[in-house]
Parts: sequence; C-alpha cells; structure tokens
Amino acid sequence: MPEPDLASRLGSTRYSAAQMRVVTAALDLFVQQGVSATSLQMIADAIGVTKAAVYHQFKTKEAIVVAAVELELGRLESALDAAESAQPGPGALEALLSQVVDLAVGRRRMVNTLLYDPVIVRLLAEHRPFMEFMDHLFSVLLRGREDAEARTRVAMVASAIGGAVTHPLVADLDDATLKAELLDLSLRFLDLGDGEP
Amino acid sequence: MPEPDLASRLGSTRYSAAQMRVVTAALDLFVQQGVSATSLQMIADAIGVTKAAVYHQFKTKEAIVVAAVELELGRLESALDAAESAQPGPGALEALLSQVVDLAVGRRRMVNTLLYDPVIVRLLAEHRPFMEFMDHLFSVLLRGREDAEARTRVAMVASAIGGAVTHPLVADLDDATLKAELLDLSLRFLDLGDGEP
DNA sequence: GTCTATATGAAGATAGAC
DNA sequence: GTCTATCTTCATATAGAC
Repeated sequence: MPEPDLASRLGSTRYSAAQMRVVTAALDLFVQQGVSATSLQMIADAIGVTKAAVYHQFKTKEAIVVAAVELELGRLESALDAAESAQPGPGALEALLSQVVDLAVGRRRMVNTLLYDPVIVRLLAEHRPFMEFMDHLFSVLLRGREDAEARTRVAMVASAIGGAVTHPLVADLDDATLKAELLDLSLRFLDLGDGEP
Repeated sequence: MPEPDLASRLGSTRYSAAQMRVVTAALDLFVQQGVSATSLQMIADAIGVTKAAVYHQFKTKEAIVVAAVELELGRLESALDAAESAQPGPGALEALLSQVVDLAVGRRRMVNTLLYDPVIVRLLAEHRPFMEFMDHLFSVLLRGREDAEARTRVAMVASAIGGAVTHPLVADLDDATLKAELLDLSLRFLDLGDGEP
C-alpha cells in the first residue's frame, strides 16, 4: 500500500471546498473515537454523501488522515515561526512556550488525538519535518543542558502542556485562564532550582 | 453487543494459564500498534494457535481488552494501598507519588497505551472504580485547594508523569535514574510557590 | 484446549452512469 | 461532484470434531 506523504513544508497543500468538508468532518470523528475506529462510511454519513463521493476527493483513508494532521500541524509551524522571528534573544523561550501553550489550549479538543492516537503517532514518527520541529523545540527548552535532570524536566513540561489541556480538572477553565496558568507554571517549572545552588 | 465489565475490585479476577498467554500476547500487540489495529488473528498468531482457540478463552475481543486493562490496573490499586496504609499523615503525598512514579517508570512501555488508546480511554471512562481512584488521587494532590492554579498544577503533574516516561528525551535513562528525577521534580513542582508570598 | 470449516458483516476500494 | 453497484479482503464470531 502506497503511503501518501505529509508535505515537507507544512500547511502548504491546498484543498477544495469538498475536500475541506471531508477533512473537517473526519478530524471531528477522529477526535471523538480515534482514527482506527472511524470508517469512511462514518465520514460519508457525517457530511451526507456516499463513500464513493469521499473516495473521489481522497484516494485512500490514509490520505484523509494525512490531510487532517497536516492542517493542524501547519498551525504549529506558523506558531513556531511567529515566536522565532519576533525574538532572537533571551525572550525567545518565553515566546516559544507562549505560542505552544496558546495553540494547545485553543485546540484542546484535538490535542490528545494528534499527540497520542496510534495511527497518527506512527505517521508522525516517520515524518522528518515534524521530528525536526520537535528536536528544535526540545533543544530550545534544554538551553544547552544535557543531564538527566534537564532532560526529564523538558520531557515533563512538554507532556504537561500537551496532557493538561484535556485533563478533567481544568475542563471548566476558560481558555484565557488556562493559558495564563499553564504558561506561568511551565516557565517556573523550567527555572526550578536553576543555576546550581 | 454486550460489554464485559471490569471487576469492581481490580486485580481480583483469576485467569488460567491459557488465558494469561492470550492476555499477555494481546497487551504486547496493543502496546505496539494500538487496540483497534490489533486483530484476533494477530493475537492467535503471536501465541501460535488459531482464532477459534482464542475465542475459547475469551468470548469477545472486548473481553481480552478488559482483562489486559484489569491486570495492569490491579498494580495501580496495589500501589495505592501500599502508599495509603504506610503513611496516614503528612508523608502521604510523597508516598503516593512515589508509588505512582515507580509504577509508571517500571511499566513505561504500557503507559501511553493504557492512558491514551481510544478504546481503553472509553472503557475506563465508564469504569467507576477507576474514576474514583483518579478522583482520590487528584484530591490528595490538590490538598484542599480548588483554585485555577492548583488545579492546573495537578493536571500538569499528572500528565507530566504519565507522558514523560515515554518521552524520547528520557528513553535512554535507566529506571532508577528516571524514577528519582521524576519524583524529585514532581514534588518540587507541587510545592512551587506554595503558601502565598 | 485446540483444531477445521464456515457464517456474516463491514471495511477499504473501484467502475461507470448522471 | 455525486450516485448505484460491486469487488475483495478481513474482521468478529460460532459449530462441531478431536
């Protein structure tokens, strides 16, 4: 089976209106029940057409998954660009985290699916630009450190932001509040006990 | 389709040797590729029998998933019991976190699947004892606070521990080191700026 | 406890008309 | 761009022999 690739520059692919209808409906279902459990029939039903009509827009189910992931990843890349171009100096870390937190909170419904759905995980694991983006993000957060504590700390913030946005404990917080708390706590956590006593 | 229930007291169900072969092989496959993407044929192949033999041990695929989740959740419940019975006082939080971290690190291969696989998520969302365990865990970590910051903080530690153990940045750390770092950082994060300035 | 064989349905996917 | 109709493959699941 030929695997449709993600575009190397994210968010560059253009989709027709009919394709967008498919992708948005599909993403919605992926979020609700996972990629594997979502059939083309369900996607077709959701937009009120037949399977064949869906297949006219995308050759395979995999292509729909790719399009959905690509669309969301495009936002991440834009966020990264915004942060990097605005501040090349010390405020860069704050700017970067702020963008990531904004995005995660703004799209909290999606985050779990995009980060953890088995199908998407495999897709992204083979996707160079995504891996490189992640490496870049982590290296900024590591600030040159490589020891076990620093790496654990970064792994924890990354997971904390991605995981907390869908946590039941904060489900009732509005976006602005959650963003503020997440950003503040993330920054404090990263500076926790820094610079050797 | 009739849904097999998780036992209300976790880890109580007993399984035959043949059943254990099925469950452990299945869990392995669930971890590698997700629950939905794992067929009974794959499970049967993994243990070298036919599908019919597997069906003789468990009536449905769902029952296999339940058994696997139950087995792993039993460990969590034991860990909770150990922590609670040892320390009814102030050290309780440390003891509890320590148990959770131990378990998460010790079974890091499984953690993502158990926490995030869409099929298992739905299963656990309807599982009273699990929800009650989680509520209890969170209420201990909240220590009476209910404000946005406290809740965000707890949501973050919970996600941080669960997510960090499978993070590529710490993949090469041995269990002992990762446990120590995670526990230390979690405790410090929870105390971060406590007690109003 | 395991097998062979089979029922039944739904999945992904395509052909060709409108 | 959407339809009806159809193909193929594989999924869950069962019956009954050894």
